[in-house]
Amino acid sequence: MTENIRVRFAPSPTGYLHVGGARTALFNWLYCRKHDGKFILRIEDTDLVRSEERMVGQILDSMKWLGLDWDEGPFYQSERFSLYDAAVDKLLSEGKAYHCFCDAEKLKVMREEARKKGGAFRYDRRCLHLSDEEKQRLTEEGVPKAVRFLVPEGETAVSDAVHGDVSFNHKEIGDFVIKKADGSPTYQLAVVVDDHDMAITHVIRGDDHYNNIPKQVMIYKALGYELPIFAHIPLILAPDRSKLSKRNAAVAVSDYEEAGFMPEAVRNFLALLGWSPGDNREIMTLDELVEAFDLPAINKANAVFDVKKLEWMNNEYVKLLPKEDLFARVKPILIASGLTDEDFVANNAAWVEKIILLLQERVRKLTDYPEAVNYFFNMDFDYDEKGVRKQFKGPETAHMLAQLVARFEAADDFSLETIETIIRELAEGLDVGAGKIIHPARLACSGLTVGPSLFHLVEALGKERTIARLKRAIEYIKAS
RNA sequence: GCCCUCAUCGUCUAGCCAGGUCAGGACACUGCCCUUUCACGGCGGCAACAGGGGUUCGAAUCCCCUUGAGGGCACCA
Repeated sequence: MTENIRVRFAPSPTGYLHVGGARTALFNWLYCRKHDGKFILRIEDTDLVRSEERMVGQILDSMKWLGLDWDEGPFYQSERFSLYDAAVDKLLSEGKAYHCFCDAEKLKVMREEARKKGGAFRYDRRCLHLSDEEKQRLTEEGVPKAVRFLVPEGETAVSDAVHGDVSFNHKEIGDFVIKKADGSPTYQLAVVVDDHDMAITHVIRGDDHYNNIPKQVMIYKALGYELPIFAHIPLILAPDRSKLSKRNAAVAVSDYEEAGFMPEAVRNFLALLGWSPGDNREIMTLDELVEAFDLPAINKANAVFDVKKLEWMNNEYVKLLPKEDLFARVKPILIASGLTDEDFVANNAAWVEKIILLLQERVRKLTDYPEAVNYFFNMDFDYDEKGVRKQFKGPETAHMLAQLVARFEAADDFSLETIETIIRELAEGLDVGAGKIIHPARLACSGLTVGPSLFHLVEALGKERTIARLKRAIEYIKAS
């Protein structure tokens, strides 16, 4: 029943892919996949000055990281100028657009005056009324000329998939530039020409484009194009409800990648920003997201980006990760941190994996690993200060740890069961709770007061290392 | 300044379109339980319909105003 749905994501290569753009891309992608449509990627680089080629690669990498694949493109607007020129010429010849010789300086003055009078700037059409001789003269003098769209009277009314019926009075809109004096098209023109040329059926984009609806619809109509369905999605805000910017948060998708978040989690989190499946589901697979996604269900209000919730969600995904997957993702992180190296990991895979598994439930992000497992690889760690005060009290602790060392040394094997038995028996012999031994021992073995079960920790550490650490702690206590 | 949009717990949201439920869930915070600690998990708690007018037997839901927040007003996209 669905016609051929075609959507597009059209980033401008003036920066990294930020979370807002990523969410727009995600919504487009979800809608497209749900309806078996095509997802087109278009690079809007008509601004020759601000666009940077290297940003394209960055944006594409972030999209791939999030698993947002596209069916066509990337197309570059900078390579399609002839198309825009043709459209502009058509509008010009039909009297729907006109040349404007006003320079930036003159326009700036006009804008300031409009502001002072307390209104919005609207071009006064002085160039529309230029006589033919005047135009001839200016052109011969080589005065640069832009092309403005002649905004007709009336109003533009369309139905937005998330906002419902919306209308705009043309009185508020001044004749806007569609072709700059340097010959490049403006966004307003290029976006319409391309969306039509690429047969885009649904334009899903941020609310910051809401006020562009009338301008673009006017161009669609002037060019005789069929209108797409518009869907303007709410913006993502910083915790203080201001615009999300580098100043108040990490905004680039790559920031989150570097911070150790999993793409599945970021994607799931982003999907729930401004949209909800309607039931109480939160952790959803890609297939479930595609299945449940729908344009009318999109919320109209802006959403605040809450990193805390992202972290929780990331932990949910870490816990869901199959062992092999977890190992494959964490090993490179451990190596990159300098804790260990490739050879060691290759030669001691089972041990490294055991340690990774020990911490799986406890890390929020995969990059929390190096710090969380540091003591397995290094012995020269410092002891947690609070822990020292609480657990390393006096010679009796040293004595107790010494007894533990003796029992460990005498142990025939170092299995989980043996370790637990030894510790519990020692506690019984000393007539104290097991905790009295466990806590100082944990601090001695890891330097920390938190972590996995001590029995598991000791088992993973092995006899040698455990005893060396206990002895180190005994010396430390005696010296203090 | 002018125009537009939006408005449910601190945050993300369900409920709104087709008025009638103790306004539901999640994060965060927090109490208890589990446990050698932390985390995980389980069971609880705190916490919202921005304010004011209407319409109606009845309003979070419909209408208006105010307030607040966001967006736009470029030869940026």
